Amino acid sequence: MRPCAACGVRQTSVCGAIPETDLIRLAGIAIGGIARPGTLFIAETDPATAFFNITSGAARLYKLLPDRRRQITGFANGGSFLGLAVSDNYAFSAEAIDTVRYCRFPRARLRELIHDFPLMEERMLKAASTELVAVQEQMLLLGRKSARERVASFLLARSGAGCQSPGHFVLPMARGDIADYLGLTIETVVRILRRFRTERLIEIVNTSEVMLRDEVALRRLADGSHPARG
Amino acid sequence: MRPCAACGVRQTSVCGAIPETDLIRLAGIAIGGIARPGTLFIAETDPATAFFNITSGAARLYKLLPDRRRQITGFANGGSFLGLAVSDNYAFSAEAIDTVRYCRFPRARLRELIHDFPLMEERMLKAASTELVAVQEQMLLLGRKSARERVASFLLARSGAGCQSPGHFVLPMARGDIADYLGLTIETVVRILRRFRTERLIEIVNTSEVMLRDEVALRRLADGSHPARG
DNA sequence: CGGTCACTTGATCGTCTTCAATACCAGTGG
DNA sequence: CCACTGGTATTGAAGACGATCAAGTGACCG
Repeated sequence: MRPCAACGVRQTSVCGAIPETDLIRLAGIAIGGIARPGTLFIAETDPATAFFNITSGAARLYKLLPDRRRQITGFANGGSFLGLAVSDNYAFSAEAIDTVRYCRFPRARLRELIHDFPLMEERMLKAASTELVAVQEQMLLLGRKSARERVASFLLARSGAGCQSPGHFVLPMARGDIADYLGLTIETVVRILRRFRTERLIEIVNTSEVMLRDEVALRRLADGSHPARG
Repeated sequence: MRPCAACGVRQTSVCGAIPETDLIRLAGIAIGGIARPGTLFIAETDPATAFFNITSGAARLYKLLPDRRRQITGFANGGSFLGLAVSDNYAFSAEAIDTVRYCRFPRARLRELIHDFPLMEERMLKAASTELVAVQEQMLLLGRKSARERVASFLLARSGAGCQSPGHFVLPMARGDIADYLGLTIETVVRILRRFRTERLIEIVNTSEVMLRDEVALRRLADGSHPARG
């Protein structure tokens, strides 16, 4: 395992609360791990014995119904902090999309660390708040937006981070993931993307690469302030 | 304002982290308030200058789209802690359903208190985690459950707290609130409730009072493990 | 090349929404 | 006591949106 001092996401993650001089303690309880593409590394049914910090890669977080219907509740990437649970088990499953590297912190030992570095709890609370706000926005999307509005919202949200040129970005997740994130079917997602292309709202460079062509129109659509074609 | 020592929800709320001997400090920064039925007491557009603790009554928390479509993200009642935000503004609006009494804590002053009583931050984190888990469950409902499954899930969730006799409880919120919480229309909620009644799954005592008659069947339905009629 | 898997496209179907009345209930004033 | 009124709830009929079902395409890889 690489030492925490060399961790690329330390400053942006909850670990940033630990001063440089105490990184040795952090490293002492962090257990590095790796999950190959498609691999489950948190299972909804597992006892919630640890917290996770993603250091690189992208993961999908989801809940399942008994008949395999799936709702993706979010995507995690470098810097994401996972594992907040309230019962004895995790509330969701996590699967690697590409290769995911993470640090695993046993709950009890992290608790000791939090005790010594209250700043860490502050960061965890901040992370939870951020997540809560994002998830509330997603509830608005799932409960009240049309399919077109959902896809538009998704594209705009994705265009924020990790752009190459402005409005040009990669979707690491498959169509099925997007569908299960937006509460739609694969076919509907595909059809709407194609429609956006013919309407000159976006450019589909290839299956996993998109370029926004009319961000203003997409924004109107995503916010639901579109007159017709809601 | 009544003193914190007499507060009925103190132990169950974040304020429970403050020892009896320091309640005077807590009372010093808490500003009591009251919201009449139907009144807005947190607006999504307002700068997030304070946290709220509901001491009695029930409130709906929601987000709006420009064309007035509404998604209720949750209901708050005695002991609920509100106001976690990440940007300068609140992430949602809050409206009283019946008469709501609350305590308002200016952000800066609460921060001082948290500094002196780290247990308070722990409680806030716990509250945020609980909320996060509930909201993820709701995303599964909104994204992947059928209308029948949604209503069944809602009834079961409501039957947990505040029952008179087992499975017999009051819905303080109107049909429109239920619809906007479940991502459905009023008509659909009404139709499904009536259908549940004719199927002997529930009893509708009156508009706002329900009695579960076949909790097992409802549970099967809510979890999506129903063979037909998903 | 043959196989697999994800993506794409088309045709049909069903669930829930929308639109439109109507019923109900509490509060008000005649 | 009983119209009257505003709001919520309920019920019915028609329609739309997205799902489902079914092929077909393309890329990657053995």
